Amino acid sequence: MGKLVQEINKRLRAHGGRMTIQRRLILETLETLTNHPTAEELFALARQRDPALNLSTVYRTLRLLEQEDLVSTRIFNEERRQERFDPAYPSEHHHFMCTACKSVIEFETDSIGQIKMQFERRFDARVETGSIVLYGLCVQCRQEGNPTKPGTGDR
Amino acid sequence: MGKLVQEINKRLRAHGGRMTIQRRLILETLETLTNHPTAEELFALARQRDPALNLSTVYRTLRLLEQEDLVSTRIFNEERRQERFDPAYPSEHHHFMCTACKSVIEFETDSIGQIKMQFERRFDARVETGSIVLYGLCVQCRQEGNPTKPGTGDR
DNA sequence: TGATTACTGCAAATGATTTGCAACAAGCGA
DNA sequence: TCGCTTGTTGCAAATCATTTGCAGTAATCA
Repeated sequence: MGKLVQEINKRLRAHGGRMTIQRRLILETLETLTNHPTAEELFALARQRDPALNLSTVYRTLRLLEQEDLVSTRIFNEERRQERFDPAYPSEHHHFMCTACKSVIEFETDSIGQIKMQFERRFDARVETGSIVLYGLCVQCRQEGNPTKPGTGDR
Repeated sequence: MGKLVQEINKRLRAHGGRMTIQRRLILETLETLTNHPTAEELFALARQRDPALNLSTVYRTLRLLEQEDLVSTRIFNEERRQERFDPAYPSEHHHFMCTACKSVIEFETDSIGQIKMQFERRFDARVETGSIVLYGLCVQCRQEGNPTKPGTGDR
């Protein structure tokens, strides 16, 4: 049994919640993904194992995970207004999105700490969190000669 | 006459476009704002000068500006799925959003260059653009004793 | 001063996500 | 193991930001 399932099970128990077949399926599917799926993508995959599964249930489960701080959500500038769900939370990491294939790569850096401090000093503000998003072409798409679409990056 | 109006006028001319009363009003209103307004916010302000103005027209004008690379759009994690329009483009800058009052502060840093290069080397990718977003409390909200809402930052 | 056609306002459409509700089914206690 | 309670699901309809089709309006050019 995966970590997510275990963790959610524990938390559900604490509040009188229930571990349903659908929830287990969605969590297990999510755990197989290293990418940052959209709700639709996750739904499509999970549905292969249970064709009766409903998109609402996927959203409800993702929101539950979000509440429990087990995933985070993010809208990349590359995409319209669609959320992507990040199961790697809460490890601090940043993102790169390929503007051609929309794949997401996570990376770490400690530069952000300094940037935060600089900002706090300069604006007398309190910075809680911060994230970096890079846009460009991943190895594969670069090799396939995908042009860098002008005007599509994070501007 | 503001810079935006002038610039758009020039580009319209080149494609047989027209400078209308509505466009001028929207551009002039946008120029008075240092903040990153939503379409609704800009609409509300512009409407004070022309109550017949329509929200569609605001959107269409903003998209025109976007196409012409005179504003950029961004969805902050703090907000649902609502775009904010950034007239400071194309100067390279980054953002801080106050989680309490939703105000946006722009700032510059050169750290991003190194981060891009590090990433390119490590993943053999091509990075075109990159942006940093910080979340926290601005001076005012911090002084008013606003608690840092847990679970609302950019996670 | 027209004539041409880009632009506007309106209402309806779109797309992602949310929600109300009746039927269903976990998980508890007997 | 069997009910019961009530949390959860599937469905359809609602919501919210944004977009689009269309008929009427108005910039701009000759």
